[in-house]
Parts: sequence; structure tokens; C-alpha cells
Amino acid sequence: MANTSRAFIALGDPTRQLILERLAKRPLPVGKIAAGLPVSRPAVSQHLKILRAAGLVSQAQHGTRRVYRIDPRGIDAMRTYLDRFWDRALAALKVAAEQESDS
Amino acid sequence: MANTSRAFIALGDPTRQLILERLAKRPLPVGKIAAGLPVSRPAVSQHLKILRAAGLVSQAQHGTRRVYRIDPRGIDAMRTYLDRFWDRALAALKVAAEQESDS
DNA sequence: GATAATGGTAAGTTACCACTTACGGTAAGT
DNA sequence: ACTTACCGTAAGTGGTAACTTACCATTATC
Repeated sequence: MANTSRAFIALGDPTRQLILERLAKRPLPVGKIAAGLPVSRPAVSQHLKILRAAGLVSQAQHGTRRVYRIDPRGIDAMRTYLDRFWDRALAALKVAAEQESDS
Repeated sequence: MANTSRAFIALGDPTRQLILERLAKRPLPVGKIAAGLPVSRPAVSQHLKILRAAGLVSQAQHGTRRVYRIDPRGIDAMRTYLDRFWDRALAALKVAAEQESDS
């Protein structure tokens, strides 16, 4: 499974989107992330595991605390994928429009 | 449910990704999309419905044919979302790095 | 060293998703 | 008109995702 696929799946879940929104403001330990979210702390741990596999967050262990933060590389990979897609799609649509006017 | 959420969910599925890859080359009717894909034609129809709800493809009816094509607006909405996210995340990481060096 | 704090993992449940086959509906061709 | 081509939808099924509670491991604190 390509990692971009994992990233898109990860961003599709509303809870994970909330987690990323919070981490986009500042790095946070798991407990702080879970506080304020509508799900339990273990659920957050499971989401973080998915986000980590998708390359969207990274971890730093300080004592018993695990501080999570956004991993910019994961975000950038998605942006690159969409940009390439964008270019190809626009080019194809342009060709299609020209062909239609050929009639 | 926000439409960007729908778009990310849509891009998370590998079959839908394949469909979009094909449509990025040129607009196609449903049958042509399904040919070459590892799933049945009705499955493709269901995926197209999801892609349409996400604003990623549009439809044009010619006789009994439904020709689908990429809708650039949906792609662009995702790009915009990621760009905003990217900016905020980078700013937050910069602040965090400065705070760490303050110790 | 006992206790508390922090967080990852296991097991189980519920809900949803992707897929199939079967069917219906509309437009084109003969 | 009959048949064919094209495609959407309904119903049913198997698998997986998200969540909960319960438990365990590790590190700080007293």
C-alpha cells in the first residue's frame, strides 16, 4: 500500500482530522490531545499509530511522556501528489475541450 | 460533513484512486472505466457516485452514455486545504523549536 | 521500593464499506 | 416494435474500521 493512500485515509477520518488540527497548533503529549476530544485516550493512541504509519506525525519520548507533532514530510508528500494530479488533469481537460470544438 | 473530508475519504480507496488516474488522462464513459479495473461495473458506478459527492468528478450525459471527467475544483479545494495546513504546521514547528532551544 | 502518572496493547462489539448478483430504466439501432 | 447497449440502484454478504473497557509496561516521585 502506497504511503499516500495511507495519508488520505488518515485525513478522511474526522477524529484524526481533529487530532492533526490540534497538533498543527503545537506539539502535544497523548493525554493533552485526548482531553477535549470526544473519544477515549486509547482511541487516540490508536489513531496516532495510524497517523504515524502514514508519515503524518512523529514522536519524541521524554520520560514517560510521548510528545507528538506534525511531520511536514507527510503533508508535503500529499501536496506533491495532488500537484502532479492537478497538472495532468488540467492538461487532459484542455485536450478534451479542443476535441469537442473540433466537431 | 465537510466536502474536503469526503474528498480525502474518496482518495483513500485504491479503486477510486485508479478511477481518478484513468480520468486524469481523459474523460471516459462508465464502461470504459470499468474495463481494465479489477472490479465489476456496478462497483465502478458506486465509486463514481462517491467521487461525484466529493466534488472530484463531473458527469455529462450523451445519449445513454455517461461520460465522467475530473472536476478540477474538487482537486483544488484539497490543495488549498493542505496548503493552509502546511503553513500552520510549519509555523508551529518553528515556534516549538525555538522554545526547545530556550532551555 | 511503593505509588502515581503516562500511554501502548488486547479483546470484543457495533457500524460501515466495498463488492457481488439481480434487476430496472432509458436511449440507439435494426 | 424488438433488441441491444449502457448504466444506475437494491439487496445481501464478508471484511474491516472505530470505539469501548480492561490490562500491562515503563518512568517519575515520595
